[in-house]
Amino acid sequence: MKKFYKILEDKILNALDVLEYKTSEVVVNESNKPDLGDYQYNGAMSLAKIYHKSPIIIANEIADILKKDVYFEDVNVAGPGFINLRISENALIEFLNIDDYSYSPKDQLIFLDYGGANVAKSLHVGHLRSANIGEALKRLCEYLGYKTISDTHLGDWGRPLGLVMLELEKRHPDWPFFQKDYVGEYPQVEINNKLLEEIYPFASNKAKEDETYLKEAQEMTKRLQDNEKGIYALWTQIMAVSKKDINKIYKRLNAKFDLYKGESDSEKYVPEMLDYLSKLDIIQESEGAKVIPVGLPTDKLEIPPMLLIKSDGGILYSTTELATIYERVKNYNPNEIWYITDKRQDLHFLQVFRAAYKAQIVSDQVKLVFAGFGTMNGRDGRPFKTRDGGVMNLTDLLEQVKDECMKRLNPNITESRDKIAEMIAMATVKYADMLPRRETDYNFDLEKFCDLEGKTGPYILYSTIRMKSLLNKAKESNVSYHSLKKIKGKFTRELILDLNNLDKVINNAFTSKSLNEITDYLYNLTTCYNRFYTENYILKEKDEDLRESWLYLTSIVYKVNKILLNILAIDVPEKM
RNA sequence: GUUCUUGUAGCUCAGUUGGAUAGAGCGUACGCCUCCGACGCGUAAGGCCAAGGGUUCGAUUCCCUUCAAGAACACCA
Repeated sequence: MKKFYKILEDKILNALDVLEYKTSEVVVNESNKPDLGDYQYNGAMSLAKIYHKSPIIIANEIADILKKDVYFEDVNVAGPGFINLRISENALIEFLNIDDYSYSPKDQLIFLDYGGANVAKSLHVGHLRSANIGEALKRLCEYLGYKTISDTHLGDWGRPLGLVMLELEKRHPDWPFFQKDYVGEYPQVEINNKLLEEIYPFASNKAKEDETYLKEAQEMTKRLQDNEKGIYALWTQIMAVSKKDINKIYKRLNAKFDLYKGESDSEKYVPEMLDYLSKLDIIQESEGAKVIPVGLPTDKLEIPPMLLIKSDGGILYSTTELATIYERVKNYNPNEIWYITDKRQDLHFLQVFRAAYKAQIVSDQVKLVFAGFGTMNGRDGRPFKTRDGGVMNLTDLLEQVKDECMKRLNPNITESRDKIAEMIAMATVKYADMLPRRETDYNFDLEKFCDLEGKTGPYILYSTIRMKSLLNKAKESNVSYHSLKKIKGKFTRELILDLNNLDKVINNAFTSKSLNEITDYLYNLTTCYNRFYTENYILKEKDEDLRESWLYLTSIVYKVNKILLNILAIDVPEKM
């Protein structure tokens, strides 16, 4: 990948070297005074503090060196010591014509954990973010050259399943799954997703009111964890039904996982892990439970120990989570593991991570990263009570958005209308979901997702398709374009400057593990292009060099848009 | 209660080595299709960056206090 800022920063570093100023890093930014320059360097002010010199003198010293460089058309010093840089036209043209938009492969493996659907519960709107952000981060890593493995880590174990199966037992006490001494084949029973959706909230609510019911559910959970034959057979059937439904939605959202493992898979590693842990002398007894203390003297808030085994002998979320790390290290040996879940799980993961490092389940070189995202709240600004149901089903949301898109779909399009509406709908939902920063809390607002104008998915799609259409027209009339030959017009220059930001944006997104920089950049670049497009009648231009330059520029913007949309896992239809 | 997060335009949100005149979308008010796709483009109004203090050449940004909202805080996941 070509790096524009690196060129500028190297030039400044070089100047600082000549002047014998030492600084750890040089940062050049886009100018916020475009009338004075394209880029600015503000470091003279901080150097002034270190060297006890006037910032203007330092800025002028640096500027005097840069002025000799033909790369710059103008270098000036303003205010207390801002250095403004205006890039020469030749340098801009030369850089744009470098065709290098890929990163070289890296040897590191990043393991991503996202999705996090729960078996026996339909996906609701709260599950949207994990799938969208997770998938996009995975693609971002891959684009940057990292190896990746993604695992959706299904919630397929523990009490929710105990609750569902207990309720099934109440309704069908005759089913042989529940008889401990049953011999022979287990029958295939009628379970469908609709039933599961009804049963879970019912059982969950009942357990809250009815203590004996809760106790029974805990027992059922224990029976599952003990791998009781019949219970396990029933569990397998529930899994099959539920998984099918879950995958249907993930497919719509373009979320593809390398592994569809779950807590049940990690659970198999629990005995092995416990055996390993027991040799380390880090497990302690506390109120009948077994725990790993993870508090540190420097903690401001007392971090409770990680619970490993309950007083009744059962295991917990944190236990399987730790076992999951154990399993992943053993089988895949990743350099980093990223968790993309609701940020309220912060403390839980902090405990698990500390325990993992403490027990050396992972070496200190492996980075365990919690990339929590903002909580999806209801209209009232309160978090959804996900376990009580009553939250909008994700399929319903997607269908509503799709209906809106269908209504507005160009009537001239006669073929594949359903498919196109689907693509626009997914773009709408995904773009809206990744527009705010990852950590920002979210009020679920159907209108927001259905908004098809302004800073939205459809805007980006429409503009991108229009670029492609223009390029196709050029091709039809045998107009070729191979490079940028000259720059004319204000918008052309702006567009080129905007394109120079690509590498920076990609890397910032990677560092912050947030996609908002990418959605934002996509919007800026597209808007900039649309202004350029409105201003210039590209195909009608008589100056052939200019026409070629404009077409080439169009092809680059189109290419960049496609790259970024692909990172966001948004597909672009041919027409809309 | 303790700890953490947040508070920026009517609404939804961007804004990190501390930098010049604080940005965008929606909404509002006006414009622009005889021409490459108008789901497009332009112009305008809209702000005590929660409040107060501090650090310094300079603060939406860093520190302190207050107010307001939210979250987490062992046998749920």
